[in-house]
Amino acid sequence: MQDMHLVHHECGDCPIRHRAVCARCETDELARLEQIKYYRSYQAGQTVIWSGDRMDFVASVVSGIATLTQTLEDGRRQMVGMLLPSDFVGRPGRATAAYDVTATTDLVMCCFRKKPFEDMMVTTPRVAQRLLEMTLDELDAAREWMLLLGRKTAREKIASLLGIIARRDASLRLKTPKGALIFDLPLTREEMADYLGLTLETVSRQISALKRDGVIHLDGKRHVTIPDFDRLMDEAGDDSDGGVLG
Amino acid sequence: MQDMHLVHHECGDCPIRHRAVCARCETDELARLEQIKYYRSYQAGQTVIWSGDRMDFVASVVSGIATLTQTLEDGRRQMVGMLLPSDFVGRPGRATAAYDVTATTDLVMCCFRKKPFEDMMVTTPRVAQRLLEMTLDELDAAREWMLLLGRKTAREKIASLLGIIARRDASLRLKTPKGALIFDLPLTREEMADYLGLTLETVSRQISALKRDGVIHLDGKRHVTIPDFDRLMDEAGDDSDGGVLG
DNA sequence: TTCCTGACTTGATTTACATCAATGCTGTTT
DNA sequence: AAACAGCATTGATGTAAATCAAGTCAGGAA
Repeated sequence: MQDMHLVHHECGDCPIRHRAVCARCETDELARLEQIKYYRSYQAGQTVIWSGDRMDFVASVVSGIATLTQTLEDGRRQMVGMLLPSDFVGRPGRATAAYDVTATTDLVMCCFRKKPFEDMMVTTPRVAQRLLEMTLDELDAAREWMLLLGRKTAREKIASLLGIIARRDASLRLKTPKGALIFDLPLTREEMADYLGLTLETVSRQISALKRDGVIHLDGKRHVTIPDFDRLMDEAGDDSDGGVLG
Repeated sequence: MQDMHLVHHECGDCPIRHRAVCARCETDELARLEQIKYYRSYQAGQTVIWSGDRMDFVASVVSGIATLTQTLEDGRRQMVGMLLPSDFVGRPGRATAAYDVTATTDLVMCCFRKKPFEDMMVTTPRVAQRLLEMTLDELDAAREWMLLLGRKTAREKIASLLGIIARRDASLRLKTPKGALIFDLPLTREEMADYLGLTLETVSRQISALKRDGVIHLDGKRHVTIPDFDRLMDEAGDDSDGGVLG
């Protein structure tokens, strides 16, 4: 992976997404962040931090995927966040982690010690403003996710998740064979189940059903082809009228 | 209701919660907000705004309760937010509403025209910083809610919701008869169902079950007594170790 | 090659909740 | 006082997804 650290997203590579900090247009702010940054790497499956643990840094995903999960006493697990490159982890003003953070793929994060980062938020308003935008985006995503968890059927849940992954992948690759989307699932069946509030068996059955009905193709267990994205979206049950920015 | 507009929460009354704007300690900022504020009132049941509608203001709840809901094509509804006094509605930088906003009780909101408010966010970093804190709190609440929607049983969902309402009420009243909590449900059974991802019949049945088992008392349909809050929380199924700030 | 392991699939059965359908309350209208 | 409307309760039945239980399949180690 190229060095994605702290340069402008619209220039291709900024973990604190565009506008907050930019190597080209905000060199002074960048310089301040440079002084407190460091990297951490994790292998697929490793836990980054446990809920309740002391957390003396905030961070930004450079490459790979991390998940946030919550667990009930008896072990029931619910994923509550999926962090992709450029997403932010950690909360300024909080001393301990509120969720389990796990690397589901190999993961590189760019970390900032909390205290200096917080100081910088005060002296550099633009960082707080950018963080606000990102947090509002996450809140919207969380609310979309709540609709999925509370009201969608298993089939709709699977279709929605495939849509989310496909869209993200498309935005990374920017180029797709005519109409069809192709990608590898970055999650196991169990992780998908934790995302969707289902069991892994139900996930498996519904994927088989979508395959049987020609909505998706599967090559092996992970390699997915979506021949008709609109068809998939019909299966997702979402409100018809455009997106949030309609 | 007293005039709750734009003074310090810790002094009893601030719709943009404490620290951002305070009549006593931040008079200059207050003055700027004063110039662009106005009030709106709604009756219980009225819709404040529909998802997709143009929204040229942001606002803060002064009194009453508003809900945010999302709807699927076929009418399935999921509540995704419950706004209490001091909570913020609307998103700087977005032109249209992303959710249906409804007054579930009589409601008064303090509004700010979007453009001047956004200008002020740039010139007054403290407002953006405070908004960030509030949004992060909301995100945490949303994630807690996701765990509820995805993994809790109907009984646990009801117990959790009663706990949430009881806690909020306790924090408003600051005083409770020895041990027992007493409050009126601000939601209909159907609204509770939309909150919890259930049907109203299931809500009704589970409330009856909790009553039968002595976890709660009901006087009429809305007036609730919680004789033992810890007992209720056991029913909610949550992780044992303290709160987020443990 | 065989064995093993972890991820996945598929089948049989159970169950929690949804759905369909009365019926009961409480307050308001006339 | 009767009639009505809006909420809430309760019962009977149906069903989507969970649970329990075998398998299958691909990759890695011995």
